[in-house]
Amino acid sequence: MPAATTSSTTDTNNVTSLADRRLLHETVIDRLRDLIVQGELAPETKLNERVLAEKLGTSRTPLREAIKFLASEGLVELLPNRGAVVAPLKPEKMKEVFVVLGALEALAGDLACRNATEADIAEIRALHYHMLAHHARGELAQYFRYNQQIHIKFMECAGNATLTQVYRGLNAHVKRARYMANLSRERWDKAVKEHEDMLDALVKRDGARLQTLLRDHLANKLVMVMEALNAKSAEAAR
Amino acid sequence: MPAATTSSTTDTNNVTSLADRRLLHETVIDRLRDLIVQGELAPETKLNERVLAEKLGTSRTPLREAIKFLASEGLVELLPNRGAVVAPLKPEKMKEVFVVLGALEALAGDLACRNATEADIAEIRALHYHMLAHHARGELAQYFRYNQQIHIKFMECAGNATLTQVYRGLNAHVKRARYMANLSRERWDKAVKEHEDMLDALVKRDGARLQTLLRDHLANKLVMVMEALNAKSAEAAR
DNA sequence: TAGGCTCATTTTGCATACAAAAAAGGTTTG
DNA sequence: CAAACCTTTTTTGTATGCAAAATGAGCCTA
Repeated sequence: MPAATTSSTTDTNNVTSLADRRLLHETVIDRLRDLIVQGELAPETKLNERVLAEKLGTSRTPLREAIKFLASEGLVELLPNRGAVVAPLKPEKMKEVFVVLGALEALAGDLACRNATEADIAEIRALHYHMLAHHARGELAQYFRYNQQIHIKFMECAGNATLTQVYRGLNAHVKRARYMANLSRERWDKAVKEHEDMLDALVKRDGARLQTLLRDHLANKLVMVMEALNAKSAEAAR
Repeated sequence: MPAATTSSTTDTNNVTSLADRRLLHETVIDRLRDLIVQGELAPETKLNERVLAEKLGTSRTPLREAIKFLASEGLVELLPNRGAVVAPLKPEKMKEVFVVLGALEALAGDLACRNATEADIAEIRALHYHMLAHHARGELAQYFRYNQQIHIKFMECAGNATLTQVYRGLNAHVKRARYMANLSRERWDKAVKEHEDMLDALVKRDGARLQTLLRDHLANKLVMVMEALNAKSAEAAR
């Protein structure tokens, strides 16, 4: 029996293909979020509905729904009668986000030390070694990927889905900045060392120490991000 | 010159009137959120687009955009090809939210002790006395109103707009539950006493004590909400 | 009578149409 | 030459149209 593909236009950029049960506007949300987080749509870029809809292979209706969704996440800003722009990436905002993330990660670390199963810890350890491997090879993008996964896994170990959701939302803002970061080898090594310590604290179920480590780790990350932002704005001023 | 009202249908429930520069879908977002938070649209109610659009005096398009926005806030859930429902109000979810709120309020309390101006504190004191007045008269709704304002003001004193925004989002969930609460006089008196202590700690800029007080206050609030939820589910099971 | 089938109705999801607002461009005037 | 005005074009905001999916009502069958 041949695969009965749902009838659909065969546009170049069409998103739907093979038995795709997802809804178009949900796909658009994810694609648009990626475009923003990965910096393909730079901060303060105006979102032209006609152009974007075409680019994403849909009509304006699902696109507008996606824009509203992302506006609630704070990744885009709505300008009445003037559409929407990619949310600006201001140093001030970034500081705010890091303060909140600090509280959330500290909470997660504490909960994770109590709730993580041995299997959870084994999984984090595995991710950790993947990360080390990519660090050793100097593969920044891959490194970030596993780094992210470790932080998310920490969150999940806390066993609080609401916490994870809020974390993800705020973290999207940070990720945007990170894509510009030019991590120095020195900072990078330090970050890896911090991860070693964090894993150790989790293994020993030392919630208090883990909280401290997470706060320091975040503080260092903030410095990194601020440097990247400053470099970027200096570049823009040239 | 007579007020040149923008031409518009004169439906019964029409939202726009006199020089209203707000956009329809933004109005719809706020109205729909109120309906959900105040329980007029009960948890797990199916959102029929045609009916709701009519009720709000608009077409389905802005309504759908509003639904997507509120979905991101977590107040409604999207069911692919089956529309949307008001998010269920599960005790488990409520516990999660309170844990996160605890971390956020503690953070805010700490920051507020450092950053609040004397004018801020005066304003909180004023709100506090309003609250006391309504407590004395047994006016629950009004009491809640000022209670809310005090908590929001605390947040604002922390001087972190991102923190305030996240707080508001999570707090919306709690508010939903609170509208069912049947506060006993005993608990109510206790809550007021806690507020007295919180104000005192803020005046003395005792961040550590304020954090503890806020955590306890929230813990008590959680008990209240859980009782309300249990009472409601017991009622539903009858 | 319970279970399942078919067909009609409703509802959702997406595309398009249209009106109002904003932006762009050109012309005039100081 | 710049600023103010008017016109044209573009873009947004909302309503409506239409197809596909889901729902529900009969009807049949075991």
